[in-house]
Amino acid sequence: MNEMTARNEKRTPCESCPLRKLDHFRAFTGEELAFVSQFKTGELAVDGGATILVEGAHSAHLFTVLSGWGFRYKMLDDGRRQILNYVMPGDLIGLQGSLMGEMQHSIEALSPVTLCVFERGKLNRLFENYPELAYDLTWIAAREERILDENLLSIGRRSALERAAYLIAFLYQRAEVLDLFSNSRVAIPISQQHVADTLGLSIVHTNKTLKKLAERGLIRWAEKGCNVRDIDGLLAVSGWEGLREPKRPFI
Amino acid sequence: MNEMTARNEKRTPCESCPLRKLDHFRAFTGEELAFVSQFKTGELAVDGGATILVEGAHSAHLFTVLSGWGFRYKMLDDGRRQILNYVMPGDLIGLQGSLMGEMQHSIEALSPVTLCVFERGKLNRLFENYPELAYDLTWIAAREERILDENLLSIGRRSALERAAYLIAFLYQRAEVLDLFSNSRVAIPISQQHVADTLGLSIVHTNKTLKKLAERGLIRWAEKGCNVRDIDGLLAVSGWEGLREPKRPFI
DNA sequence: CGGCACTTTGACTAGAATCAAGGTGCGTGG
DNA sequence: CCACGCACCTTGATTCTAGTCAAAGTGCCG
Repeated sequence: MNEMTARNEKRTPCESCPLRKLDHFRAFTGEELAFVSQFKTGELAVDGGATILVEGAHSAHLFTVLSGWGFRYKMLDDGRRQILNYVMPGDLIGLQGSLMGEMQHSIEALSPVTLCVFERGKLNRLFENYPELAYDLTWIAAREERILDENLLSIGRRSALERAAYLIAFLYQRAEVLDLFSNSRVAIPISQQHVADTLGLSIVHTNKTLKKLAERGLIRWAEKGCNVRDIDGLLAVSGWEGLREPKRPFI
Repeated sequence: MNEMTARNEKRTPCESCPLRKLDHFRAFTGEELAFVSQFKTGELAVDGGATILVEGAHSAHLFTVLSGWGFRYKMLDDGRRQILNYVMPGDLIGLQGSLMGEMQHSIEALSPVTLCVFERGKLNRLFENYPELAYDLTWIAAREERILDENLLSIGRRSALERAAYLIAFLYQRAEVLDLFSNSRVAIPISQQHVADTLGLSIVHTNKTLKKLAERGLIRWAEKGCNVRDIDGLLAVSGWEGLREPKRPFI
């Protein structure tokens, strides 16, 4: 578990943020953009495998993922790990910690990740002067809640096969709307251990379950990652209706 | 599943809200109180077993629980049900639906419940004019997220016995700070079916698991509910450190 | 070439689901 | 007042899903 690497000062100006171009995200007014731009205090680049935020810490920062994949997790004392959700470009991380003091989960990078850094202390100003952004923040928290609801349903009530299909379909659809698969066929950068720790299964059983999905031609496990061959098939197996997300805000 | 009962017009004025007296909640300024008071458009009383909000609905309302217990859940097409969280006095419900349109979970009353009714349309005014309350709303959403994180950890990684102990300790502690057990020894008003649907277990296995907790003298199942005999014992079995919540806001 | 991280497979075990009954307490209507 | 239905809890037997153990295969890097 390597540490964060250098703070990268050649920052991407918010005005030309590549994420803003995706029509998956809601547009900002000029004023809001100006605020966000000065709310952002820097950029951070971390390696794959690095810990971005750690349980128990009182971080002075709040981040938005600019590029790369990561995951949020909690651990029990004896080492059992539960992955709670994944983070992708446009996702805000550390809000829980910023509002309530202590982080109660950790976040780790799955691939090299670039983060926009925000000062927690400036959050008040956001609430005071930018009601639209405050609304967005609440919206973002409610979205996370929704995702967790669905995950809970999945782990609590779906069978191993359904769960696995759900997870992969979920990750695929989230990445899809971010255009993460457009240039070159990119795989979902997770190991079977990650899948196991997300689904609440052992790694052996996870392997056998994924094999079934592969045999049905729905996925292919290759070069340390998962390729989706048939998203509709995955959705059918999982019994999930898919992500139905409107344009969303991001900070 | 009976429907909502009459709208009760003899409303509890926010100024003399009994919940506000609990020192578990953060105090309001007079101005905030005045806003909340006019944000509240009525009161609603529902019977135990009634559905308060239903998945798929576009509710024009937002509620705060004034008294009683309920739970949030999702169902799969074939009837499998997962309980996501419980609601108790002071909890805000329907925020997800208010912000994002459609409800993606249902809420059902466990006991007779009284609700303060708020108009979703007035939410904008809250964000525009009461940054402190907007902050509180985000805080509340982040709190729910935390609870879901812990639940996910529990269902994904804890054993049946640990899970059951965790759930009961969790409900007990939440109710405790609300003074719900002060007068007369009140039980947690859930059936074993609810426990099963929360833990992701079958009802038979849940019964056997709860029996073990009872044999150890940690709980007693009686008159359609659960009595906690030894909260520290439950916490020890679950491996959970307990609720560590600062004073929280409520709307 | 050896080590390491990750995947794969088979054999065995354990934990949880399912099946099947029966028990308890309560409210309702004959 | 009793009988019946109903909702909920309890228990034992059986089945099956998922966990554990053990070992070996693959690809990559130093």
